[in-house]
Amino acid sequence: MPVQKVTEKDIIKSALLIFKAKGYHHTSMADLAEACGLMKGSMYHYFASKEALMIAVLEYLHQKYQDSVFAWAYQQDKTAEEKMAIFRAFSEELFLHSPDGCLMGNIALEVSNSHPEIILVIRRFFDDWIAALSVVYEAYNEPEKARHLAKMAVTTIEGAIMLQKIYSDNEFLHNAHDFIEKQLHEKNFSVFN
Amino acid sequence: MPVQKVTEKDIIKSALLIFKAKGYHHTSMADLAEACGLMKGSMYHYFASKEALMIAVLEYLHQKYQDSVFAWAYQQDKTAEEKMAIFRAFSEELFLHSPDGCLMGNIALEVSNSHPEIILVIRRFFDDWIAALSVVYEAYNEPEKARHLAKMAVTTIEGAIMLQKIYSDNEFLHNAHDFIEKQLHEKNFSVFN
Amino acid sequence: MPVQKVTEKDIIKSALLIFKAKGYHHTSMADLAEACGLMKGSMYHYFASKEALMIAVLEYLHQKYQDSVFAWAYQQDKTAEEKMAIFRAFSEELFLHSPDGCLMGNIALEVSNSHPEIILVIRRFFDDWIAALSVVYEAYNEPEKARHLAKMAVTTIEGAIMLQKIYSDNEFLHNAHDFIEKQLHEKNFSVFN
Amino acid sequence: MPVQKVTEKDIIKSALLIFKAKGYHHTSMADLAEACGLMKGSMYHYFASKEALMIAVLEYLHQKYQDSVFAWAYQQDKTAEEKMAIFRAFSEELFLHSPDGCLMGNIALEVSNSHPEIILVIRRFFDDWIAALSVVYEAYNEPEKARHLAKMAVTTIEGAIMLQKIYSDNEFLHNAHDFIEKQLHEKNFSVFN
DNA sequence: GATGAATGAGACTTCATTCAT
DNA sequence: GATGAATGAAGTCTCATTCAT
Repeated sequence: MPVQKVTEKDIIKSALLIFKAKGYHHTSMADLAEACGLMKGSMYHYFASKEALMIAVLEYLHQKYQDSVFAWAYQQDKTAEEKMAIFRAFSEELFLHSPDGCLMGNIALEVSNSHPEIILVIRRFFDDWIAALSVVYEAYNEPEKARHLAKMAVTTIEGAIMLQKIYSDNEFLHNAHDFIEKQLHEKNFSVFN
Repeated sequence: MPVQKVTEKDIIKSALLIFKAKGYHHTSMADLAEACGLMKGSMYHYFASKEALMIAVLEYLHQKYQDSVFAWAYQQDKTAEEKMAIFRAFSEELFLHSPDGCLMGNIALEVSNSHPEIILVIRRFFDDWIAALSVVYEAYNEPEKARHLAKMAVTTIEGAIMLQKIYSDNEFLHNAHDFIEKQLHEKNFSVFN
Repeated sequence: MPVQKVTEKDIIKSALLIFKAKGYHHTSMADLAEACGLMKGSMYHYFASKEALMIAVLEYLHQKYQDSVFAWAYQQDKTAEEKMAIFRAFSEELFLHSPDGCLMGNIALEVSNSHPEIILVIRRFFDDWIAALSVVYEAYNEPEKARHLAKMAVTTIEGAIMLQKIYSDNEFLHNAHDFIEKQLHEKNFSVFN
Repeated sequence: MPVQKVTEKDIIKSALLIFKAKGYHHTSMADLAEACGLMKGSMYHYFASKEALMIAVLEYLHQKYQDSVFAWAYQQDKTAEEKMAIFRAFSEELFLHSPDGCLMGNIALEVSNSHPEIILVIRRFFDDWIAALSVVYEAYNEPEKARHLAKMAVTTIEGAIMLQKIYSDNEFLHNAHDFIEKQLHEKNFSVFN
C-alpha cells in the first residue's frame, strides 16, 4: 500500500519513546516498527540500520533541546535567574513525570563500549548543554568557574535522574535543581576556589 | 578437558566484569561462560537463569561494598573526615581507572522497566550507601539534613561516573568528591535550609 | 529530479554488466535499478520481473553475438582461416580483459535447476554458436565431424573462461584458441575417428 | 533434545548435494538444515557461517578427490594408460549421471567476485588436479608440455560438464575424455610445439 | 559436575514486487 | 513514465535454555 503512512520524523518520535523505555539492545526493530504502524522491513526505507535510527533519534533530541531549552541561555533580555528558572521548568516538565529518565544518559551507559559512534553524538549533546549552562553562570562568575559550575550542574541532574528512576521518587531532581540555582550566587568560594 | 574447578563466586566475579562492560541485554550466556572457562550449559548448574546470575552479581557487589566501604561509616574510632577520605579513596580506586563505570548504575538504567526484580536489588544497595554516608554527615548535621546530604553525594557521584564515561575524563569524579567533602562542613545553610 | 531518459536497451546493457559480475541470485533489483539510474519500482515498467529482465539480457546478448560474430561464419567471401581469426579476435577482446567471464556460462551453471526457462534461452545461444563454428569447420571436414569439432571448440572456450576466472590467468583462453585453430586442419583423424 | 543427531561430516555431505544442486546464493541455511534434519539455528553449532560451511564442503570434496582419484597418478605400479582409464572411470561415474555438474566449477563462477576466500579453496583443488594429470602426461612428454596438456584436460572437462548441464547430453563429457586420452600419445606436435 | 548438541523463538536485515500518486 | 512507500516473506544469525550423556 503505497500511501505514505509516516514521515521520518514520525518514526523518530515514536522510536524516541521506545528507546527511552526499553534501552537500545532490548528494543527490537519489530518494537519500533509496531510503534510506527509499519512492518519491520519498512523501517529500512527510512533508516539504514537500528544504529542509524538510534543516532537520528539522539540528534533530533539534541536539536530539540538546543532550540527549546539551551537557546534561552543566549537571550540578551533575560536575567540569569530567569534563565535558570526556564531550565528548571523544562527539566521538571520533562523528567518529573516520566519514569524513563534521560534518553541520552540511558543510552550512553548502555552502549558506550559497543557503539562508539553513538557516544560521539551523545557527547555533542552534553557539550551544548554544558556550554549553555556556562553562559548562565557567567553572569556571576569567571568563565572558567562558570564552566566548572555548569559541569557540576549537569552531573547533578543526570545523577538525580538516575536515582529518581531507581527510587521512583522526585525528590532527587528537585534537590538537584535547588542546588544548581543556589550555585548561581554562591559568592565566596563554594566548590571551586 | 582439564578438570574445571569453578566456584559460584568465581562465576560471579567473572560475570561482574562482563556485565559491567557490556550491560545486561548485550551480554550473552556464552560471553559469561567463556569468561568463566565453562561451557554455556554448565552455567545452569550454578544459576537458574541469566537474570538470577545478574542478581547474584549485584548482591555480591553490594555485600563487598558493605563490608569494605560502607562499614567504615560505623567505625567509632574514625573521624568524619577520615571516613570521607576512605570513601573517596575507594571510589577513586574503583572508578578512576576503569572505563566501565558503576555496575549498579549501568544496570539500573538499562533494566528498570524490563526487570523489576533487579531494580529491587539495586535499590537496596543504594539504601545502604545512603545510610552509610548519612552517618558520616551526622557528625556535623542534623539527621534529616545529613540524609539529604548523603543523597546529594550519591547523586553527584553517579552523575560524575556517567559523565566520566561519556567524556573519558576523570575531572567529573574528582569534582564530585571535592564537592562532597566540602559539604561535610558547609555550616550555615548550603543546599538545604 | 532530472527527467529520466532510459530505454529498454539501456536497462538491458546496464543489467548485463551487473548480472555478469554478481550472478543472478546475488543481484538485486536495487542493484540493477541503481546501475540504470532508476528507482527500483521503475524497473517494473520495462520488465515484469527479475527473471524477465535476465531473459531479455540473455536474448540481447545472443542477438549481439549473432550479428557481430556468428554471422561471419556465413560470409561467402572469407576463408575458414579468416573466419577463425575473426572469432578469436572477438573472443579475446571480450574475455581476456574482463574478469567476469561469460554471462551465458555463469548464469547457466547458477540457475540450471531453479529457472528452466532461462536455460532454454541459453541453449539457443549455444545452438547458434555451435552452428556457426560448424560452418567454419566444414571447410575441411565432413558435416558431422565439423559439428563435433565445433562442440569441442565451444567446450574448450567455456572451460578456458572458467579457469581464467579461477586463476586470473589468460593462458587458458590463449591455449584454447590455439587448439581450436589447429583443429581446423587436423587432417588424418585427431579427436574423432 | 541433546542426543547427537548428526556429525560434522554428515552435514558436509548433505550440504554438498544441496550446494551442487542450487548454488551458493540460492541455497539457504534453512535448506541445508532441512537436509540434515536439524533446525536452522543448530547449524551454527557446527559451522560459524554459511560461507564457513561452503568452504568445509569444498575442502572435504578436495580431500576426497585427492585420496580417491588424484592419488592414482602417483602410484608407481600403474601405466599412464591405466591411470587415465581410472581418471575417466571416476569422472564418468561422478558426472555422467548427475545433472548438477561440478561443485567446484559451479561455485567458482558464482562467487568469484563476492567471496574471494572461497575461490582460494577452489584454486587449490584445481592445482592438485592439474598436478596429478601432469604426472600422468609426463610418461610421454616433457614436464612443461605435460603441464600444458594437463591444463587443457581440466579445461576441457570443465567445459564439457558445463555443456552437459546446458544440454542434458552426455556426449560432451565422453568427447572430452576421448580427447584427453588421445593427447597422451599425441607425439609429433599436437597443441603445443 | 560438566558437557555440548539441540531447540525454537526471535534478532537484524534484504528483497522482489505492488501500487497510489 | 516514474516514483518511492509499503509489504511480507525469507535471509543469515543469535540466544537463553534444556537435557541425555
